[in-house]
Amino acid sequence: MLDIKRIRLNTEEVKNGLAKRNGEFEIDRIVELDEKRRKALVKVEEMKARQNQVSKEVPKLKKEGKDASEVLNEMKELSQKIKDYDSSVKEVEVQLNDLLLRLPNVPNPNIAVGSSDQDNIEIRKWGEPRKFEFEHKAHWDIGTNLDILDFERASKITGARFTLFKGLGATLERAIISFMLNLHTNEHGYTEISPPFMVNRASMTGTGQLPKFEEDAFKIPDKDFFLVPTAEVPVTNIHRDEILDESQLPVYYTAYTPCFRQEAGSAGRDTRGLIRNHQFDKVELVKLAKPQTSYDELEKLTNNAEKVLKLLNIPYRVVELCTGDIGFSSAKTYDIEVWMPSYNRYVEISSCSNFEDFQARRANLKYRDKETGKAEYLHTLNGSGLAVGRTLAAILENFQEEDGSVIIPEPLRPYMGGVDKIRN
RNA sequence: GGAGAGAUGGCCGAGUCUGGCUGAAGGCGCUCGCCUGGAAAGCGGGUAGACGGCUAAACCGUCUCGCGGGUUCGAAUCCCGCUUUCUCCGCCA
Repeated sequence: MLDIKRIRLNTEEVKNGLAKRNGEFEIDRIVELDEKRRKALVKVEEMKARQNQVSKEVPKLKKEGKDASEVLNEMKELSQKIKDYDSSVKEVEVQLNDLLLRLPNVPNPNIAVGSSDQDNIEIRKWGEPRKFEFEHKAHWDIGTNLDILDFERASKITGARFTLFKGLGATLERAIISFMLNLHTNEHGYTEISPPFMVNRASMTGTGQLPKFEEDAFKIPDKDFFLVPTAEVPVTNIHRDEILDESQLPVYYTAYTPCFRQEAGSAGRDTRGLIRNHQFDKVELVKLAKPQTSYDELEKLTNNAEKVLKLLNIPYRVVELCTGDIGFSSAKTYDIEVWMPSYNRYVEISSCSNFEDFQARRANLKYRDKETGKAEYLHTLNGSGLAVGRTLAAILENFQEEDGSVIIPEPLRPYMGGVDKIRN
């Protein structure tokens, strides 16, 4: 959520910033409502001040044995007036708040301006895509042939866009998760979290999934709970409504969770394999940092995620998303894209973002500044470290052999009882 | 799922029966000053957040005692609903 004062005082700056995104935003309407709210507020508060003042005098009158009935009658009227006025102020506030919650973050002014992923900028590349001397296969065929992935039975059990992992496929998935978590906790200084996989409305609103994107989430009937679309939601909300001590910063959390997404609007895209499922596993990296350091922390976080692919020896590149492609809450985002032979291109496997204070305002995440003694909004960051299903797909595709077997990257073998190859 | 007891500032804890002088006693912690060679003890001061008064400081006002609503001129205090914690019972991995 943007600071209403920022919108009020730097209206043009906000307008120009948001204009670089796709979509239309009702800034003028917000400014109008804000003004309406403040005008009304001054009036009610005057009335309330009068009410408080008189209320203090009532017991005095009574003590002196004087008749207070005249004053009380006057106050009765005032009290009713305040109630009426208050509810109209509240109405304006509700409207204003709803608009604010649906307004995206202002992109960092230094990122590339563009309208689609065509305008993203490649920042760096690592590794060389493998040249196959045989006809390579897509991961869904490799996995099905090895009997480690079963898409048909997953459809029977649940429906389309679900996957059954079997035998060494299930083991490989578990190995990837453990490998990533150990790397981030042991080498990169993150604290491991295992959060609830369902979250409430306040948490979803805190990170920006609600109110605008409710149709993307899976909702639990009658409960007002949502299946987590990403660990970002429960983990970023750990310190919601808290004021952290500056000495605790920066906070580094990593969490494995399954992620549940409706994939509304993506019908027909990536329908085969592990790339776009309703349920997928992900290891997430989350940071809470001081504003002054958040962009350094973004670089580090991205490097932490890249390290996974380096160790697994899978080619990837990092792109900076342009203003038209960054997510709703983000000010700046790097995508890490892994080389996927079946797509013959790089495919997103991690998205690392600095949200600045956008989520912090929604979730009321603050820290106390040591020098000023004041509570200030934190900056929040997160990134996948990495998406597990896509990592597994990349392993199958990049390390497949002509005979249909797949070589397991060295760092994963200890997690698989020493298995170095999956074969028929 | 049933029964009961709680939820007050950074923490502990009074106030709730008997509504007003309580944004909230007292203690702890933290912090600043005095004292000291230094420290402890002691003494004195400070110590929530949001919103608004065109910006900032000062100052002023409004709101906040789990959340929402109601009664009342006035609610931490009375009434209703919800959330949550603890204890006991039931059920269960």
